[in-house]
Amino acid sequence: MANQEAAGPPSDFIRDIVKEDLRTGKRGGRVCTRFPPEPNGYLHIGHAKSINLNYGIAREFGGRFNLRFDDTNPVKEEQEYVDSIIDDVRWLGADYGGRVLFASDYFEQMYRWAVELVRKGMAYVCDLAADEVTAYRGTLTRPGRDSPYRGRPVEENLDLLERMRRGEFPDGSRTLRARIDMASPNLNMRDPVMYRIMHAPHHRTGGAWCIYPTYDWAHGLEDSIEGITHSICTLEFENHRPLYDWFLDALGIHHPQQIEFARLNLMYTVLSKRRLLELVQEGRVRGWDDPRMPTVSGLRRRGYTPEAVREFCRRIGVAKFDGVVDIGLLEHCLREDLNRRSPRVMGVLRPLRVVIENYPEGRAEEVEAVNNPEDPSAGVRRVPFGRVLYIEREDFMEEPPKEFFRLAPGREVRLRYAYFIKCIGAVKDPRTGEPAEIRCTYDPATRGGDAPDGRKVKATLHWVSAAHAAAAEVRVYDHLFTKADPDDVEPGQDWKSNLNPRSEEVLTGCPVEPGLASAGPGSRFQFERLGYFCVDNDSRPGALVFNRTVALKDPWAKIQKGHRAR
RNA sequence: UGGGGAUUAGUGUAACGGUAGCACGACAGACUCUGGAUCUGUCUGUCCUGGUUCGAAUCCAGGAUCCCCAGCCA
Repeated sequence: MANQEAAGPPSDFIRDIVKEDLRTGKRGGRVCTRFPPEPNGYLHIGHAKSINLNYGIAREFGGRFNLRFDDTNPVKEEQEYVDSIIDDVRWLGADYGGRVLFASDYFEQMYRWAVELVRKGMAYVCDLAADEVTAYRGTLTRPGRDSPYRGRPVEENLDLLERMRRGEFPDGSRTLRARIDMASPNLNMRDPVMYRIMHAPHHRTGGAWCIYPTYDWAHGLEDSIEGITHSICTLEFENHRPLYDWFLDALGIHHPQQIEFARLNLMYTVLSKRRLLELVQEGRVRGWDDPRMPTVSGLRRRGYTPEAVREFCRRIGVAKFDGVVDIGLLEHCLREDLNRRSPRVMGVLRPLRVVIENYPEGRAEEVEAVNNPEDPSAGVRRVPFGRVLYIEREDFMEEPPKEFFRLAPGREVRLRYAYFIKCIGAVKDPRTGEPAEIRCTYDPATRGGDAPDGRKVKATLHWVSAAHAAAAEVRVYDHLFTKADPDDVEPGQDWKSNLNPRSEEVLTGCPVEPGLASAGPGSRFQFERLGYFCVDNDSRPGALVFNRTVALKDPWAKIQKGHRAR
């Protein structure tokens, strides 16, 4: 079976490059990668792909992996995000050697290099306002024009840059720009801004700076300082690579190789920090860690395991094709992992009362249940049984179609680990006409779940003894969006119109077996025949709350869907 | 109408001039005290048109489609 050990080391075009570099000694035989998040939001599963790639490469080739915050824009960044990102990286299992690095720690060095470029005539202070810079830049099809300040003498540039740093000028009044080529077909090369004036406190450097480096200027320097060998980023930075190279070459410092790969896209959700922030800010979800969110913290709260996420990242591979991964693959990896590790229990989401008429009033007993059929070492437990039980509402049908082989009038089924019961009648709710209670008889000879006479039943139902049940709130989740592509909208609508109004359904008073009463937040279970559930952070003793992590595969649901389609 | 990238089953990803494979999925069956799991089988593919070659997903030419770029965001 495809487990991580047997699968062998992953292979992709980036690892091919690394292998080749190692073979030729191109980068000194070293491998050093990094994950460089900006602390302006929570990590999502797309970041998990990047972390796995970067950390995986470092680990496989005996290299080093850095966690570095790209904190060059103080107005968007917060300590809360730094903390959450560290938690998430750790949870994902990426070993960053305990070094948490920050671009802001390199600000002084970056400034010295900027002065060096000015001295070389490769950068200048420009007094153009933001909109003027835009106008001078030209368009995709027309070249730009040189800034009137482009020819400023070196001494004047040096003086102005120094004064920019000292805080003599207001926000936006000047920038430091690289002198490259205003006619370049690559807009990034048209004298890009290196420093902008922002009188804003930084979450780490406080008020020490009022000029901050832009991404293009800073990123390669950060990589260079850390001795990164392979600077792996997403496709949208492909156009920036010439600039990345230009700065490093201009300075003549260690020059990592930038390699771009396709970011992850997933069906039925959005993976953009901007959009996720919007959902959080507008209260569309319970927060960044809402179990419906594709954030790492959301997945964690939902009950995902880091192993499942890692296996998913391994299976989707790494390439340059900008595609969309079927969320079913993520769910498959989840089930695969949860199946082998989750203890089984019984819980009923939508209870239907069952009275066993020939079971002695007031009697109670315990039946023995297997904790995990996939793992004999998990042992067994005892589950209380009684005269009055709850079964799942959908496990009974008054007039069943042929394919339905659960409980129905006159039909016999097995209660898991307990007895065969036969339905002898249903009491209807006079108001709704729906069955309110089922009357059954049981066969005492079938205790444990097998009939001595060898007769078979077609179904086994889960159940909970009414007298012993603990009550729980259960939150059942569905995809965040109703469409695989949330951007597939009617004219005039936006992606949020595809938000799934039923992405969360809260069920209360769900009977679960009593052993669950003491389960703490984060513990995971399989509710037999239903799915995998975990105890939510909101759970309290006496007020249990479960999240449905993912449902079990459900052929019956598929059959029903087929019926409805017809 | 500039530049940069991409295109292999429904989805993702291999094949590096030599039998188009894997995974998810779908479908069918076996098994089953979870309609779960497990097992077996089946299904669908090289963007198009030419060319080179004994042989092309792979090399060449032309075309199509999609993505990215005009932040003092990253």
